[in-house]
Formats: sequence, C-alpha cells, structure tokens
Amino acid sequence: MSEETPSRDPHLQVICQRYPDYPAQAAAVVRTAKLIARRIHDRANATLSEHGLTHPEYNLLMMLYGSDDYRSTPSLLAQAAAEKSANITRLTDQLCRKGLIARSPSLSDRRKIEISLTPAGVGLLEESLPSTCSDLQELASHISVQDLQQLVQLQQRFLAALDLHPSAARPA
Amino acid sequence: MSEETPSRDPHLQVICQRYPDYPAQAAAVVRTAKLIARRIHDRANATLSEHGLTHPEYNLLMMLYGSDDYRSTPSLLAQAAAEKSANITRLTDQLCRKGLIARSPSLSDRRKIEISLTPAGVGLLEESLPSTCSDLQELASHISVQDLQQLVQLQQRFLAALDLHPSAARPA
DNA sequence: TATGAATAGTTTATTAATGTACTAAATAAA
DNA sequence: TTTATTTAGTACATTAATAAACTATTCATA
Repeated sequence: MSEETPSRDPHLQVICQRYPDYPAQAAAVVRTAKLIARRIHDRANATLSEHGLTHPEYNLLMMLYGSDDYRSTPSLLAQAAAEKSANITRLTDQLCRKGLIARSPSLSDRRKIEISLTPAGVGLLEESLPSTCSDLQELASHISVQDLQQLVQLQQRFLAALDLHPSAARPA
Repeated sequence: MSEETPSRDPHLQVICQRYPDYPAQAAAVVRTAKLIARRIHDRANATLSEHGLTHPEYNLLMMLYGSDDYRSTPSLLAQAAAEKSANITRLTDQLCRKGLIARSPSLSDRRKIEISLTPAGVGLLEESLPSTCSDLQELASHISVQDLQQLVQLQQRFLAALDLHPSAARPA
C-alpha cells in the first residue's frame, strides 16, 4: 500500500501494516458506501413508518412514480431498486395487500406482469414526500450541488468498473 | 428541482417533473451507494464462499485483523462494521463455531466481552486475502488514486451530514 | 451512599432477504 | 419446424437481519 490511508478509519492503517498489498482506497469506498446505505435505510425506515411503509417498499413505489404511466415490471423494478426477483415478489405482495399497487398481465408478453401504482399508492407517496424530501434535502444542504454531482459521478465510475469486471469466482 | 438531473437514471427525471422539490442529487448519491454496497456484497460472497466465509463474517474478521492484538469488543465491531448488536451476536456465534474467533471476559469491565482472532482465523484471512484484494484492486485500477481519495472524502462529507442531522422522526 | 440512567451483550420472535427449483413463455439455434 | 436455451415471476426452504425485552454491570446524580 503505497498511497496514504484514508484518515477516518484507524483499522485500515493497521491492516495495511499487516498486509501491504491491501487496496485501502477501494476498501474505503466500499465501506463508506455501505455506511451511507445503512444509515439512510435506518433513517428512512423511521420516517416512513409514520406512513406505514418500509424503505424497500418506498423505493419500489418511487421507481413506479418515476415510470411512464406509473407502470413497470418486476424485472425492471428488481434492477432499478437493486433487489433480487424473489424479494420483489415479497415486496409487491405486501404493496398489493396494502392496495398501493396493482398487478395485471402484460398484453405483449405472457410471461410478464405489469405493476402499476394505484391512486391510493400515488396519494400515499405524495403524502410522504414532504417529510422524506425535506429530510434528504437537509442532508444535501451541507454539500454544494457541484460536489454532490461530482460524488455521484465518481460513484458511477466505480460502479462502471464492476460491470467491466465480472466476478472472478463462479457465476452466480 | 433546479439543478440538472443525474444522467444515468431516467426515473429521476420523471420524478422531478412530477414532484419538483425532489432532491435529486442527494437521492442519486443514496441510490448509487446502495447499488455499490449490494454489488460488492454479492461479488464478495461469491469469492469468499470458496473459503467458507460470508461477506459480513469477512468484514468482522477484517475489523479484528485491523485492531491491536487482533482484539475488540462486540460494540466496537458493531460500529465499525455497521451492524446491529443482535447481528454481531449471530455473526460472532458463527465465527466461534468455525473456530476463527474466541470470546473471553473483559478484565476491565464485566459487562464486556473481548473477541479476538484465533490463529486459524488469521490463517484463513491471510489465505483469502490474495483473491479478495486482487479482485478489489482490479476495480480500483480504473480510477486514479486521487479520484478514489476524492470519492471517499466526498462520501465522508455526506456521512458527516447524517451525524449533524439526527432523524426528524422519533429516535429508534 | 442510594437511586436512577445508561451501557453491554444475549435471547427471542419476527420480518427481511436469498438461493434454488419450478412452470410457462419467448427466443435462439439446428 | 423442432429442439435447445433463456427469460419472467413465483413458491419454498433457508439464512440474514432486526426490534424489543432482558439481566448484569457501570456510570451519573442526588
């Protein structure tokens, strides 16, 4: 490890002393991404519980909100929300039970299901958005728009590297 | 929403048309962090399964590897690895059963447990590190060290904002 | 010194998430 | 046209993760 260690994590310094080839910078990116995701998840769950939603449910609803005609398919949702297909089934079952989404057969491909927001789903989302957005906006207010944009851009470059390099182990 | 939408996600553009106050940049940060964390998790699980480890187990082992005397406590591990304490218990139970860590009572505080890597734990870690590190290094090779450092720094600024703003909802 | 509050870690029940197997349908190849 | 392969989504069993409750211990306050 020839470059400087990220300063916020004393563990990394010790690791690099013990294993000099440890890619500390990349490990720090990964670790911090996980911290962000976890912290936001907990925080969002607390806020959304007042509306009877969990964070993963909310994410699916938002993906539908951001789709043409509030409409999508389980596979597209799985991809967009970084969830496995079996979990999409579980989550959409829950949202169906809550009357927030509806399932219908696709007219163009009989394997496919179409999922759309119900009016109640749109209503609940728009009811929850003031608190959700102000919470997130509060966080964002400490960082300039340019810095946020740069952060996203750098994140996306890291993600792009994952696409270039399929896992060295057996395919899942 | 007055600034440009991150370009990689068409959902965000539609969301902002429907709800103009949506903080798109911050949402993009959050979403991309989750994508990174998920992708790395899946990728690491595939690599580590050859060594009989899961990604969360590996993370704990690495935290111990980066601690003085390979030694820590469940609470410190929970914090460092972004896991809840009940999950630390579950994970450390598993690692104990595998003989990779050992528990002992703390001499300074009877509430506390000390957890340390066993020689088998150190051995397994160092056996897994070549493939783990080369995998991660491969990803990192597409981004300059300066860019990685900047990415981490920006991530950490986002995290710092979370500390400044406790959740608006009831404390968990 | 006694009492109240906070901390540490585990247990337990519950929910969340995943891997695998499956059926039906679509697509690709022969 | 037939066969092989891939895709879509769900069922099911299993593992992963969590909230709440708990006991013991430590720390803070009166």
